[in-house]
Amino acid sequence: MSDLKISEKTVTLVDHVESKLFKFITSRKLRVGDAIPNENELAEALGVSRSVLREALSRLRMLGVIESRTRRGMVLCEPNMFGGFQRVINPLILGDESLINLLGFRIALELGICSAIIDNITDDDIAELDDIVKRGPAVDLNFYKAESEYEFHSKLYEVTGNQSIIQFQELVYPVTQFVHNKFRDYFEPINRKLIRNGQIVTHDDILHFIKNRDKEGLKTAMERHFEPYNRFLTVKRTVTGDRSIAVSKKKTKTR
Amino acid sequence: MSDLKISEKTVTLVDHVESKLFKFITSRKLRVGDAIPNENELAEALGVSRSVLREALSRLRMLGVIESRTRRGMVLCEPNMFGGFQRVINPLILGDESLINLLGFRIALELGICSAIIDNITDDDIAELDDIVKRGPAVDLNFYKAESEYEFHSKLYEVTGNQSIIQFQELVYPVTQFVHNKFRDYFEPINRKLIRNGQIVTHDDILHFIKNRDKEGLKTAMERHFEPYNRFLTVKRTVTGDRSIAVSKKKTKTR
DNA sequence: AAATACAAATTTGTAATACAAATCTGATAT
DNA sequence: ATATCAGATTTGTATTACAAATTTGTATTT
Repeated sequence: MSDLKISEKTVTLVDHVESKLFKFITSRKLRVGDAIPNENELAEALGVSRSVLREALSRLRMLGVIESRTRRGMVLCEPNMFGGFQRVINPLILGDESLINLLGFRIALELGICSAIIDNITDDDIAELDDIVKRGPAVDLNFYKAESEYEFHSKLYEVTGNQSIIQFQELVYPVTQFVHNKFRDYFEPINRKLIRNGQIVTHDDILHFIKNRDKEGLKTAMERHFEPYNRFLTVKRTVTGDRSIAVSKKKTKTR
Repeated sequence: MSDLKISEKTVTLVDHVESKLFKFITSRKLRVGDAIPNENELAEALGVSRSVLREALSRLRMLGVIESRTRRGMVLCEPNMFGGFQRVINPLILGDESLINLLGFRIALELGICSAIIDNITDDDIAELDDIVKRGPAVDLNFYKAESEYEFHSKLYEVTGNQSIIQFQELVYPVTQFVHNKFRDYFEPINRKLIRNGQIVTHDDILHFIKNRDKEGLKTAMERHFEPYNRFLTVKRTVTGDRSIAVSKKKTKTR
């Protein structure tokens, strides 16, 4: 026998039942609104007690896959795809590494919507952005007032018209603020340096390119706007020597 | 009284307890590995039966927020942020609108990592990409063999070194394939037209820009590579007239 | 015959009890 | 001091019971 006994993750009956319920739903091609057999039937069919079945059902209910009303029984629903995500995106639950990855995720996503922004934006949208920029000028070192910062970026996401992107941004945005505050000491010198060199790109600059419908300009401006974060991410990687990065860095980076 | 009685979503005790458990964890600033009071204590403290408590705990267990081993009790864990997401990202569970939004999400993300790819890519990575491209040439109409297609894009994500991005891609990728198959009738004419006009951008083209470390070139190439999908997304929006889009289109789009 | 009122049955939500399995603790014996 | 064994603790599972809500069916009345 092995002498290591790490993380004896016992797979419980509830885990199995949960999985079987998902299979039940998908294999029968049930559609939203379809009824699901009542608890006693299900428990009997799966050969488990009602307690175990209900623990599994409770999970599906949390995800929004099913809903139940007394007497009417249970029905299949279309879940919000970020329902579970929402519950764990919390700096007090996630570790620093995950949070930093999320920050990188958000930045990539925001760079990626630049093109769609130019394609979709209306004059009304631009007027709104103008308003937001005027109401919340840069306070210090590329740090905007929190509300203005949020409004500006949120508005950009809104312009894509993609509900999944919008919702994701809403959930992840607070993480940006958290990382910013927690690692303030990293950001400040980076920002000072960028300011000295006149390399800071403000919301005003970004808006300028949007007004001109200048796709390439917007992409570049956005990338520069996130420069402090990117530098931070690079610093963090080399400093903490985190494993996931180390793996991909193992390979020779020449040239 | 109102005559509509839509979706009388009853908030159950389990819902409350779930929420209280999250609050318990965050308010006490518990860290990964910290013990959690045993079930009887918790049930008593929250004033509910052990059954209700366990239904709530079952949800946290599913998300990976807690783990429990017999006798040792329960401990706090760092959840995989996409644990819940993973369970519902399934074309048989999600509706078409959500799937199409997800496709748009993935494309935006992939456009957004272009810059990071050039910054991080090593010669070894390029050799691997070269291999993938050689092994799986375009079969027909910009449709690669499924495995090659997956390998190529996966490799690009891998280069970012961002675990959250990598995992997200792995979960969402199948959706691309699904949408592609389901709406094949939309894609084919679009592809034919692009091919006629010589506007198709292949993996080979993309790799070319990567080899030259040409950031701007890569971005443009990638955008063109996704052109069929973008046209599809535009068509879908105007055809289905989906509400979420309609809202953002309500505003006058002049110029 | 129709409409109203009332009773019964069904289904989920909650509680309580019981016991098995696993494993940590401590005591006892050598 | 070490080894062994019994007991206690904690989660996993099953069972029973009942409350609440709502649909369905029945009966009564006009």
